[in-house]
Amino acid sequence: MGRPSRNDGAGAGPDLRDGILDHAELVFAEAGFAGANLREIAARAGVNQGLIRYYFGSKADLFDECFRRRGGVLAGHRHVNLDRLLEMSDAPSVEDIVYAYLKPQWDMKYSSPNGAAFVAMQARLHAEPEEHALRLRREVYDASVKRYIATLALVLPQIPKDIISVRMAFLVGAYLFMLNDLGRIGDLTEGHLTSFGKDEMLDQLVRFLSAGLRAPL
Amino acid sequence: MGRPSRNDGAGAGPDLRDGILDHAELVFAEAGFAGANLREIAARAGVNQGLIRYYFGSKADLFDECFRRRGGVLAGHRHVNLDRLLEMSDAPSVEDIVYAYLKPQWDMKYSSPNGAAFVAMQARLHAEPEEHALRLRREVYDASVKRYIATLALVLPQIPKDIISVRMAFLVGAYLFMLNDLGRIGDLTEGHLTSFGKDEMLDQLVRFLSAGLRAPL
DNA sequence: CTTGTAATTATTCATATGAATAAATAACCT
DNA sequence: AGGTTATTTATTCATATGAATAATTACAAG
Repeated sequence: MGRPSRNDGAGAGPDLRDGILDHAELVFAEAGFAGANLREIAARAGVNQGLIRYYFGSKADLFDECFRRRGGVLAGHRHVNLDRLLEMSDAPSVEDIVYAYLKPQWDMKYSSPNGAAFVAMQARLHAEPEEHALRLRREVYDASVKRYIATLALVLPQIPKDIISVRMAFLVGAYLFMLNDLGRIGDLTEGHLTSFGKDEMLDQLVRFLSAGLRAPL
Repeated sequence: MGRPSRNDGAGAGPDLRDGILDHAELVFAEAGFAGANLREIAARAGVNQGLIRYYFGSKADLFDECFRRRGGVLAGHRHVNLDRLLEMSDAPSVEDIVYAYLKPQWDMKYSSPNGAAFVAMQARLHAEPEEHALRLRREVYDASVKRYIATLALVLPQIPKDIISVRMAFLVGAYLFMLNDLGRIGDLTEGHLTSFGKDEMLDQLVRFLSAGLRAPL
């Protein structure tokens, strides 16, 4: 039915399809959906522009696939982390839960330029008001976010679930922004940022958000 | 030198220049910089496309002016609020400071469709990695943010200024996201959002962020 | 009123861009 | 080998778009 299937065999083969996704990820991150153009993606990936259409159809479809690919992995990691946490204890600390949620994307960002690009893509997607962007976000993330909300509600029985949901949204905003914006944070600290290691930054975020989640009514 | 000056007289006059800015604001909010197009802005504003060029030069210049217009007002309100707070007491509460920072934009959002559009524009701008976007943000907001950081440092002497700066960045992320994303928050609460009034939402945010700012090391 | 300048519109230009089509090449099966 | 399907490229299409230029109108001063 017209889908390539080179991967199941032995030989390497460049697998141009994945190459397209990789480069699309970079371009979308730099320019956003509207600002990206297929010719550049094709050129950077070293393929003909028509190939993008062959594999993905439209520009929008390419974007979606791009987003789903890593987004799915991310959501998966979050699920696994939460599973692990709940295995070890019935009532993990708020810090542990927040950390379990944040760490996968943190790692992704620093694992490769493409991981960082995905963070940027995601931050941009979250600023887009179009229905389509919303749908995509829901599709990829809603399930795992809701599970985290439920778990937080469990360990914070004094806080109504409504409020935990809202606070979870604050959390997402803070962490996406931070992850995508470390350069700007450097501005605000007037250069003192160097004293911060990357991991310490994540710890800071976890501490901040956990305190917020716990805040009494 | 080629700048119109209709305002100093008495007569009303539609002042097309401002109309362009108003409609540009809406279009930029919906589509982002790259996705916006001048023909649509001109059409919505009911003017010829050439007039945009006449008044603003390039699309980028139009965007900048659009952003500076309201951004300047916003930064001004924040300064005034902080002045007032410091007049009333040497050591205002963290909540008061956070509220003073957030309230102007909150009000702007609900004052008019254009106010809401500006929030969206701003959220998008904060997700753009281009140097130009960064410059604009710095130009419009840095001074007031730094003042708030200094004040927070004053009332939170137990927290090093570096850390306050970083937490302030978390704050900005959370509030921009929330303000631009109330619809999505509705998703997460599974419809229970109706029980929340708008003002209560702002209170929730203030409480969350204040707790985060205060979090012990 | 007429002349100079500011404001506004109509039109054109050049190019970028997503999509489409057709042709060519490679892989696979029998 | 021969035929069929999958992959890849070259080329074309249609249109969107920012910018530029020229033409027109409004308006103020003398």
